[in-house]
Amino acid sequence: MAKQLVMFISKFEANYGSRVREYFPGYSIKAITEQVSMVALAADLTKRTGAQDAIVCCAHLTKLLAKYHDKMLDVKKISAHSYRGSVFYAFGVKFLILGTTQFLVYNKQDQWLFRRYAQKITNPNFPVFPELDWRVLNPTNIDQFYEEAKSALLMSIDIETAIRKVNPAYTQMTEGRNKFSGMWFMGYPTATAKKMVPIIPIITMVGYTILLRTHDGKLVSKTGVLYINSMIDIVYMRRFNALEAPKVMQNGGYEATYFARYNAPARNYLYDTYIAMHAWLVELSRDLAFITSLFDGGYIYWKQEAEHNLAEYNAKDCHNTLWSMVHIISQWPQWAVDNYTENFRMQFPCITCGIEGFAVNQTEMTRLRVEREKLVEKNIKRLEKLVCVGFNPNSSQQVLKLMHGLGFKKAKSTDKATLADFIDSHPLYDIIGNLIKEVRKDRKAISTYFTLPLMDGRLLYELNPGGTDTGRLASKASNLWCGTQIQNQPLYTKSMYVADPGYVLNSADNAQSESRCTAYMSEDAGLMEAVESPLDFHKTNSTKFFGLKYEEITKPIRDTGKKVNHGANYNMGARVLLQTMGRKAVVQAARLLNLPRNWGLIDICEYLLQCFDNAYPDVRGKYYKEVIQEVMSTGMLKGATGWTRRCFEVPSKENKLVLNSYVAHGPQSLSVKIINKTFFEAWLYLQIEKSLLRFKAQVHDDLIWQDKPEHTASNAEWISSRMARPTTVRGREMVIPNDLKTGGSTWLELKD
DNA sequence: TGATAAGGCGCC
DNA sequence: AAAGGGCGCCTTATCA
Repeated sequence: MAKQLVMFISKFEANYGSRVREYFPGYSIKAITEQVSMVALAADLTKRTGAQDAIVCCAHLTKLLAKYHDKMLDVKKISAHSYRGSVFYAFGVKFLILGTTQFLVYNKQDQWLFRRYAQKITNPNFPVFPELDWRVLNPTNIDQFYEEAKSALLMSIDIETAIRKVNPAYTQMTEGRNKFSGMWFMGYPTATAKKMVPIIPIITMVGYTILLRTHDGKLVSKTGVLYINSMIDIVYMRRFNALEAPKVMQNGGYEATYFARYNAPARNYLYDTYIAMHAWLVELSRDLAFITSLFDGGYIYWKQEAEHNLAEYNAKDCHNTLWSMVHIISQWPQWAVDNYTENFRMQFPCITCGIEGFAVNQTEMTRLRVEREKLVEKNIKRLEKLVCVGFNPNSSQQVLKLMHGLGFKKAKSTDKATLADFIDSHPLYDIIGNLIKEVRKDRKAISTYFTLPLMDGRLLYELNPGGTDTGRLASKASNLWCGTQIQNQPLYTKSMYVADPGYVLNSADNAQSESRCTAYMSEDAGLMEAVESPLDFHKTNSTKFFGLKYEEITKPIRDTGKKVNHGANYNMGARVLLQTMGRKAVVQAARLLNLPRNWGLIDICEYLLQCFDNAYPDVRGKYYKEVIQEVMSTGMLKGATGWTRRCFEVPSKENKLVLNSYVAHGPQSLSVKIINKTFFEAWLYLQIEKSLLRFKAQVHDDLIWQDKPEHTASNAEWISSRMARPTTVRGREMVIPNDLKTGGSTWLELKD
């Protein structure tokens, strides 16, 4: 006899019920579409059908169950979505939250999730995490907990942090210096604060879960939470962190940043749930609650609890980090292990780069800011005269109204491309449009790059090896509430980033890194020839695109070739190419290439893209087909270094954006995997073992470091030669040469 | 007032 | 109908 199951689903989604049934083969499912007012009623309805299990696809009952489970909950504040995968027991019924069903039709991630979550009912062996066993650590129990932790098989760590305002008395300068410099800094006390005040980031609490084996071989865990209020607490934190047991954290880069400040490094940090899920299911979300929902058959969403009981919340984080890692290790496939092995180690150079940061010449920073502020002031005055007092060029809404008001009706947005079109359309537009452009650029410079909270005169940041789908590093502001991301610094800021006293700055930049990868991955003969040519890459492209001799390639033609190459690489359509090139450039290109006078702008752009396809037919032809084929048949994309991406989407000509992201993946991923190999090796040998240099950052195809002048030549040779090691791509040896720049006193000096 | 979405834009 | 890849940060506008 079929097992009974009840499905609570809103009447609006009732049609999708059949989709849900597919995930429960062998079950007889009765759908209930009426809104029940109480959990007890839902349980009663379930039991009346003879079922003991219910699946919940509607937000209404989800919220009732959440409230039933946690009476403190403010139902208005929660989203039912975050409870997906939760299992509630109430009145003798097991309720599994599955969530909304309407996207099941085409959303592969939802399909995968439903399959996974359904097993919490269909598979009696679905693992359930042990019950949380936790205590606040205090003088009566901490030493015993420490003794037990000594024999832990695995130990998770999680910290809670806070920003505290600093008494200004402690920020006074004596003899030109403040003795607490580097502990506090001028920053924003809340995420939305407008004014900088002296603040200090601190650890308020650290939690540990230890994994132990009992006499009869069972795995059990215990969790201890330590409030950090005194120096004694810090000493205990140092001792726990220094224990032999392998550590696991959820994105431990965060913890590591704080531990560095407390001189409390976590020893044997070998496991990371965040980096592990990045290695395995990179396209899925990676927050701890979501990860836990995948592995714990008894999971209940807990992230709303932080405000009620921070210590218990912290304990749950630790507990779930530990047990998630245990189950990841028992379930992930070999290729994910290989990914992890290749990528987890990048955490360490990333951490040292971010906590050391970049020294900033603050006199230069101020000079650059004041320069821009004057420009803004001048241009705003002119704009107010031309438009109206109070006109704000940073308001897209105001600018759009202005464009429409001046008769430029076709504007749909006010971005760069539209603004360029606007400027080209009328002499008056030209004046106003350029003023808008200028003010935006200057304000961007001021707000994003010249008004930065610095830590003791340094820009701090994070580099995150688990932050992107392709394996590139992601970058953002420091976890210490200062700095900003380091990978999008414009050229005009680079004069304010300087080497530390006694050091010089250096960089090694992989030349045409992604284009080389595209050439070798697609095996396009023409593109391989172009990237290997000793001549200028974009001029060479232009000869192939436009059938001209190398000597005939003028700068405007080279620029056209560059843009066409760029556009085709990302599989642009003619319309978008027109937008990015701008009308003027397209008209000019048509004239330079003697294209028929009667062609429209789109015709010209289509022709230009066709030039790329004629020159390099295997890129958008053969290679794209192969990518589609690989994803459709294996659900994965495997790169030349072995890095493998699990793909959930379906690429096709009809699904252009998905196709674009998958065809862009290969070269972007391979390029960064190649440079990261050298980044790690150089960091380990030259920085950690030999103390001969200090890395500043990796910017996708660029490594930046500082060293003492007497070590520059040998370090540069060490790094440059290894960056240029061959990689086998589809049976061919690919070498990416690099440009070395050495001996700079500022970052700007490393640029041409 | 604080949170969020959308628009815009910096880099490779 | 048409769709440029990968990121993070800042501003404006809006809403509760």
